[in-house]
Amino acid sequence: MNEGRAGHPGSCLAAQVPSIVTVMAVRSAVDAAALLRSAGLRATGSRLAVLRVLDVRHHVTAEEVADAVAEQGIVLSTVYRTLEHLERVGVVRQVDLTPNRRSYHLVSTTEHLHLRCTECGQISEADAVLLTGAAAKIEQATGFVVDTRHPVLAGRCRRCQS
Amino acid sequence: MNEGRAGHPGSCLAAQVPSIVTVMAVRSAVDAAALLRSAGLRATGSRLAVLRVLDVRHHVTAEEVADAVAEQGIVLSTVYRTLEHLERVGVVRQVDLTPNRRSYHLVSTTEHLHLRCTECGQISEADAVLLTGAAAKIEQATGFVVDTRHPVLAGRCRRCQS
DNA sequence: GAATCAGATGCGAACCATATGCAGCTGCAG
DNA sequence: CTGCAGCTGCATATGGTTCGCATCTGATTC
Repeated sequence: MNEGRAGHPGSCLAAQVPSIVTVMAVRSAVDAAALLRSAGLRATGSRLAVLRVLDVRHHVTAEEVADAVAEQGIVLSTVYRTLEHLERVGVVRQVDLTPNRRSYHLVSTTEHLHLRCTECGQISEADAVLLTGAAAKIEQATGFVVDTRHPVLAGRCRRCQS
Repeated sequence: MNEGRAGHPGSCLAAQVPSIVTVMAVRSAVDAAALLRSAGLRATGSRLAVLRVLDVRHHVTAEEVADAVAEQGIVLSTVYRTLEHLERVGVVRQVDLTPNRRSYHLVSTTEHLHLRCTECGQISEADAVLLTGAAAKIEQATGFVVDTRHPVLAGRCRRCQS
């Protein structure tokens, strides 16, 4: 559950330096509030807190978000509902990093592959362009358009090859 | 949950014509029993029944297996334990086709990609070689060895492009 | 073929992640 | 400032998966 990464591109809400992000960027608390309102959602404290957590960490489970915002009196079920709302309006996306536990991330973070090691469970990341060639081949062969924004591939990390 | 596929390669336990499968093939009830014993497991009726279901269908959830073997008095928790055992000895593998519900398949079935449409939920399949190029690139770039045997990619199927 | 016992099974209940009903609270439009 | 649709906390339900335990059974031994 520790991704061993120090500072990733796309983080901005908590960072001082705003990063280049796509549409629907979450640049600051003010922008986050505006983003929520423009999506037809109220800019409540809970939602801003959840967005801040999502912005600081690449991918988190609902429980991890809840832990991070617990001191503000925000409860797990609210986190679930908030994530659900954010997902519906296209701000947040689910990733199935581990079986039986969903993770969430901002769609505005830079696209990248998630590489899940089936040995140690560690999630590492890689540039999404590594998959674009295969995605093109798959589309040509089957008509299926692979979502290359945040895919998850299983395998073995460098450390776990025995 | 209907894959709209009529007869897939690798099916053999229930089919009359044995197919070309990899090591650990499940060719017949006799072979299945031998396979189980060689893996240090008892060849019980439940296990043979579960193996037969896995052999006939490409990928199934525990509940689907349980439904299929219910008439033989085999119960859901036994199915779970059986799948767990089969997975431990390397006969069966999990795939996360849908969030919150695991699917299982025989490792001996021919390798293929699972393409999950996020729109309609349908799982289609494609040749695994479509991913080998990308897997090589990923390994070169990161040292991570992608398991290309039964990966799952999300996206949109041909029908759901709007 | 009968005895033996570790391993397998059925049954029920526990468990964990997620969803939901409801009453009270709050952002924000007017 | 006020009203109220939309949020939230709390408690409880749900759905998939796991576990404890008593019983049963496959396969080994005699």
